[in-house]
Amino acid sequence: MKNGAKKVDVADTARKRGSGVSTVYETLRREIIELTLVPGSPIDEAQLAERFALSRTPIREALVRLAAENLITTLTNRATIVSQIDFLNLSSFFDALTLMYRVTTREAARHRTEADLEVIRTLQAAFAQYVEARDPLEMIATNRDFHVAIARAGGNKYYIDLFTRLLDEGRRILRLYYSSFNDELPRQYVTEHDDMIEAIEARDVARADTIAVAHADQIVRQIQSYISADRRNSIGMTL
Amino acid sequence: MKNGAKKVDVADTARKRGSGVSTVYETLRREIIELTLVPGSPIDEAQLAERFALSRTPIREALVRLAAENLITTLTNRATIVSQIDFLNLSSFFDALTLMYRVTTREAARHRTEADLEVIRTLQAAFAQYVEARDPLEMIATNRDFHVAIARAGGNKYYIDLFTRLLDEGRRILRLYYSSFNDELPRQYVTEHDDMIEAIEARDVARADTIAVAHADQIVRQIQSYISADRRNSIGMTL
DNA sequence: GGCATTTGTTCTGTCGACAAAAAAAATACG
DNA sequence: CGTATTTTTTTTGTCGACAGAACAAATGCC
Repeated sequence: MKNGAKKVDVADTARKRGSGVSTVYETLRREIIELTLVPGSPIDEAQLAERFALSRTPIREALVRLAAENLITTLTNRATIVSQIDFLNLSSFFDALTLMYRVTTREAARHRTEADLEVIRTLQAAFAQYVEARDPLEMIATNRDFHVAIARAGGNKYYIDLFTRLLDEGRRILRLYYSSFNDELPRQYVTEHDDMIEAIEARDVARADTIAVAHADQIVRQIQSYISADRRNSIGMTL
Repeated sequence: MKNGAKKVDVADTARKRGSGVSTVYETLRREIIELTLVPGSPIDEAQLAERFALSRTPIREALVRLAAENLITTLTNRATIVSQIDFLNLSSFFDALTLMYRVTTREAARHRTEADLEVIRTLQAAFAQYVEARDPLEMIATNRDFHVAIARAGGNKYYIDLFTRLLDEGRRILRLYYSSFNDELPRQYVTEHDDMIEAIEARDVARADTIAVAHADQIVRQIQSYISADRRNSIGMTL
């Protein structure tokens, strides 16, 4: 039993019929995004079946769903592993992320209701709080929720879907470097978020767009600086 | 046996282990997109199992995949049906489609190789041929392949993925009206495609963008005119 | 000792069967 | 006759088991 504690999640809790797959799906999804499950680590169906006190069939359905989202990779007739973070094609990721920041913020400025603003403000408050508390993990998670809420206010399901995926993929990347967060940069994010809310409230599409671009650039640059710093370290070891 | 012929697809053809789900997935996917399976029609697992000479388990996995793509809708513990075409939120669809037309054409103008151009030109030739032959079904399919090829030349997997979905959803909508195609409009598409290829070849991003916008507008307007014409008819019956 | 072949183990893909749930049909009641 | 309730049938979600594939180990050969 090398893979840590034999924790049983919701074992004897008599689950309702059909809730099994969703539970497994959501649990694994969270664990993958939060890097509890490390990229590249193998996924053992039998082990999961035991952990969730289910047969392999519902486990398998959950895995198929995760594979459709590209969170896991299944080598046919071979192992299935947690998908690697694709550092080689990061520029595609940054391009798409920036584009989605822009269009969702713009659409939100167009279509936001008072109820939307309420939700967005609440999440921004939570975000500011986690920044203040120096809790990078919760900060990253809430930042994601904040932008998803903006996308929801825009009301375009295609954007919501793609943006959610991109932000979750971003969470995986940021988790790798969460310890690197210093105190100043997150504060800047808080102010940028405030500006963003202001523009959305004022229905100022052009300004919303400008802020979104700046915000995206900021984040992209930060991730890139983390990565290059990281690379420097690993190269240093071979000398 | 009300549901037509009891056709067995690849019955006794001894399939390789693991190819079953893909076969079912791809077959159903095509049938949904080409409206062989009408939106709203129920999907019977047992019937599919018989048709593909498989057990229900692999059928089920294929259905989960289709559900992840939003091609079918599964009411838990109840029937699963072919997803309805969402006519209420068409503007979201048009927005996203237009945006993807633009960014994929732009990216293609930036990153295209000679090999990419080769593929694109071949598909455009096929498209022109089907237009000439007045074959609207093949025309719609090839038009989709043409734009996917452009997206591939751009090389951004997020755009490729979203755009492919949008184009396939568009195919479902266009199929509803394929009989309405008159002779002139498709020819215009051919010329617009030619212009698009020219801009991509010349790496002229700005021009590629302009053409993409025009092309998208053209298509959106055509679909809208089909729909409003259709609506007029149905309203007319109640008088 | 190194490499190819065979054997054994583990894990994936598929199967048939069963139980819970819902839908449909049949019955009872007003 | 129409509506409410019970019974039957159909269908879905889950299970345990088995067979084929890939991987690992062991053996044989040079």
